[in-house]
Amino acid sequence: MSTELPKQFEPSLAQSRCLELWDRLDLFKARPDSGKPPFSMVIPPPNVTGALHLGHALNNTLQDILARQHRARGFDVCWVPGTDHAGIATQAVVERRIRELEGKTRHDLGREELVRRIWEWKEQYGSRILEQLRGMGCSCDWTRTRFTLDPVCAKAVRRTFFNLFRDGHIYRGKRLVNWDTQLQTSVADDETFTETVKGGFWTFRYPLMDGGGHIRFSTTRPETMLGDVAVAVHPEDERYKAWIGKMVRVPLADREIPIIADPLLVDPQLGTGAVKVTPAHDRNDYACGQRNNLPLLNILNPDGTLNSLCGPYAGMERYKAREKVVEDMEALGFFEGREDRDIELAHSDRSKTPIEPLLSDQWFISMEELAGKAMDAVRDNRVRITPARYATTYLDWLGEKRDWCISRQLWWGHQIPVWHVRCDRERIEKALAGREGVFFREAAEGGFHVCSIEDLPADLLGAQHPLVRDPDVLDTWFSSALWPESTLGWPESSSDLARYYPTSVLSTSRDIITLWVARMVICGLYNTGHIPFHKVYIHPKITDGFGETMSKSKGNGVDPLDIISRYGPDALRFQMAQMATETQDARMPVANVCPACDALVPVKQEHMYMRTKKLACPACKQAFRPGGPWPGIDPEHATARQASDRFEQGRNFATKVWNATRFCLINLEGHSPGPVSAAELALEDRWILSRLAGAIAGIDQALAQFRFSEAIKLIYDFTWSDFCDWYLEMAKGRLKDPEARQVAQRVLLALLDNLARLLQPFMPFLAETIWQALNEAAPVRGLSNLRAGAESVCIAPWPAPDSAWYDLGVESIVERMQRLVRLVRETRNRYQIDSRTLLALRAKATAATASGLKPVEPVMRELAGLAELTISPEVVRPALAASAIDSDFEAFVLLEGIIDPVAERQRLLKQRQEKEKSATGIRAKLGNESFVQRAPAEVVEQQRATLKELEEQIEAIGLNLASLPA
RNA sequence: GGGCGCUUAACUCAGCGGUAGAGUGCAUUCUUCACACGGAUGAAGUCACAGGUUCGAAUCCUGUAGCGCCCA
Repeated sequence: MSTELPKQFEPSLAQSRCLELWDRLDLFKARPDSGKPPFSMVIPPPNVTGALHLGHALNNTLQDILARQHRARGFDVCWVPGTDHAGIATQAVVERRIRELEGKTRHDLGREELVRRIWEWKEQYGSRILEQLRGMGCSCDWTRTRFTLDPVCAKAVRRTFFNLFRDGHIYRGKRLVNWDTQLQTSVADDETFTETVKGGFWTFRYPLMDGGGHIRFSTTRPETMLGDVAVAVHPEDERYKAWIGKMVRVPLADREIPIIADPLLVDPQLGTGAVKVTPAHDRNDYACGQRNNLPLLNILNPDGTLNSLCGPYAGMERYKAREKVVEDMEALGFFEGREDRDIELAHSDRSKTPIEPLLSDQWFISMEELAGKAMDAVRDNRVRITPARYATTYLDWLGEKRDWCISRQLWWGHQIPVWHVRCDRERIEKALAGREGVFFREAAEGGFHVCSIEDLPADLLGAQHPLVRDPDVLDTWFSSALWPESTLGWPESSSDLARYYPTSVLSTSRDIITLWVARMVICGLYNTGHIPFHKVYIHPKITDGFGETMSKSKGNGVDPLDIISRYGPDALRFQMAQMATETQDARMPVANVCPACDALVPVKQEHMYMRTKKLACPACKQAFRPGGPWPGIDPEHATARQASDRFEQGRNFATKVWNATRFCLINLEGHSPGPVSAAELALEDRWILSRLAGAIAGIDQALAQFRFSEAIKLIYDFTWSDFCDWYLEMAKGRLKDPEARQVAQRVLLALLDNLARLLQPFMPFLAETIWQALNEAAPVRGLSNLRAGAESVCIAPWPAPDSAWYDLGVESIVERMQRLVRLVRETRNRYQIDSRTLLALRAKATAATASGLKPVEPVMRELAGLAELTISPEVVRPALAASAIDSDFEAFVLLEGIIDPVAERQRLLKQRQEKEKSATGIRAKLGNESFVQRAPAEVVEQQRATLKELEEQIEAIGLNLASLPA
């Protein structure tokens, strides 16, 4: 029976077929009652409105490799997928849409309606990214898919918040936040970007109250003058020493403020050496204010206009106010000048408008007690971070014990379960007495804060004392921080929680070690008393060819969806695994794909940030627009997609494996299943099994240590170099020999069976397609123990090498054979001898070496194209021959009639020179007394042996040189 | 300012105490029946620089330079 496969592996066909098969067989569901040991992971929840990017492709490929390998090893794998509601990101997307389509703001719609609209959006697009992950082959238990706003997650959020509030870990306080005046919310530091903008640097002066002159200072934000509470100078600055403690007048506010000394805020070398201090609107000034007990004057409304404190400027937009302030100061004679200056200004990622530092009331979690416990978990290795150096990042950050600001002025998210009420203590105590899940505490602004697990009715304390719920929502990271336990059912004590928590591994990127990993440990410990995961794996970050992070705004990114459609999901995964080394960054040069001819045109730095509007394709000369954040389409030039030729290796590898399978199936004519005994194995069979055993052991070890790159390399090298280049070539002869054919077929099938199972975690679509082909062509296969192939390779057992397969003796025999074959090939190539012309090889070797090689002599004749082959101690140097000498052989390829004595002489001289060089080095080493005395005896011995061999080889080369015709 | 990482063949990266490896690219060659997304062969590297430790350093330590990331 022979089954002919199509000539090329078709990734998209394989993808759809496999996904359908895996769905049908329902393979990825966790089986809590399977009796198998559990292996659990939670997916780092991607932004629900997002699309697949390379970071997802990398992280989820690696997790899937772990999941699939563990499943094959007999674990009950529970990999929980899900998405994050991504507070501001999602709200901003929907708000922008509504603004563009309907010209309305969120305030026009109202809270309830906006939230409804966002849910609508979520229902429409929320599954996109999970579908994309599924398309990559991720073997998640899709029935467990969670969303951070799901009722179960909400329950966990409520319970956690309540407990933290009750235990006194949550407090309300003031903080300088990054205020987005357009979206009217604070945004986290990581939601901002800095951009250089053209601005000004104004110099003004304030008059001293005692009439003793003026103090000069400069600023980039004149309007903040209205919130000034001091002018700071350096305590050592001779110019101002005498003025410290004096009062100056802020002309526009008609306020008196002191001159203070602050060595941290002021650099006397810069500008005038005096700095105005606005603690409510600048981070450095805020710190200065704290140090010097200065008051805080907030001058801004949430929409970026100036507030009622600013007198005539109240209601004015901040930049308008800036102009007016300068104007007025000039009119009063306090303006000294302005110069242009480039300013590094923080902008909101979401609205792209400049951030305004603003002081506001926020909810915080105190880290004092919680951080310490989370640090201990890593210090005592209950949580192991790989690579280990990232433990420092984690510990350093937690060590600062900076309180976590958890409130966001948004409508999309978990609303803070705190109600404010003004009444007396007696009333509230009476109203809440005996009520479960409610806790209250006095509020700083008067009245009480009531925290409750269940929503509270506004009239709980009577109509005169309405409960007003805090309008803010929780930081998205708050719900993410509960992800391991909330997805498994906490706070209910479910059997899932007992079985799968703590999870086995958490894989993520280093930039959220602090934002997410540390907070999961904190919350996991606080909620359950146990760590949330045993191991944390931090994967590298993929940058473009210049080491810059990929981003849409730069136009230097590779879209994984383009890669999948161009090279297939397996090629994407192959490359992701290969890039997962222990380094911090891995570079991937990016290219524009010419829309006209599909050629890859490398992205250069001058193409980024829309700096280049059109490019000519070097291949087809057509013009196109390079990829980037272009606002619209270009009517004249098509915009290029982006890709990288790095993915070719994976695609080529898939094709190679595919064709090896094809070869095997083409040669199945007459195959019948049956066991193969050790005695029946040919020497090359024993060799490939030994190599396979080595590869499997290496892969196991590599994966256990998260060395994905090493694992994929081992598979690649074994498959391509050992299996395809040598083993298949050696098997060809036997497949033509009726006597040997059956064993060869059976071994070949067993090898492919193993290979498919090895490939499964890395390139599952390829592996499954091969597996199905094998199932069809040879349903029962194996060596000593025959077995029917599992329905899917995903549930086939992970290869386990038989210890009897290891045979280093056989490996060294084949290695010698390979050297001899290469010598003949090299000679053939050097003399441009046609591959059909058979040659003669004579090799002088010990009797043992010669007899070891006897079984592979027929194979050697095939591989090297030999008519004559003699390996024996009796071989004598032929007159005209190319020669090579090493520790095992003195080998000659007969070249009567074709030899070029001049070229051959040159080659031998070069060879001898190299050997002389090595020998000289070793002689120097051995001549060094301290080496002989201090180096380990076996090293010295080995060097002596090497030297002896080299000397013999040098002598032999000399003889060969002498034998060449002049 | 503090921390982390990187600097090895033209490019992207492995190696991480016993004198260098892969993929791509390059050169020569081969469309003979698994595969040209292929086979065969070859050329190509004072392992950033300077010190130190060691019998021995690409590999460990210190410093310098350049690049990148994170935190303030």
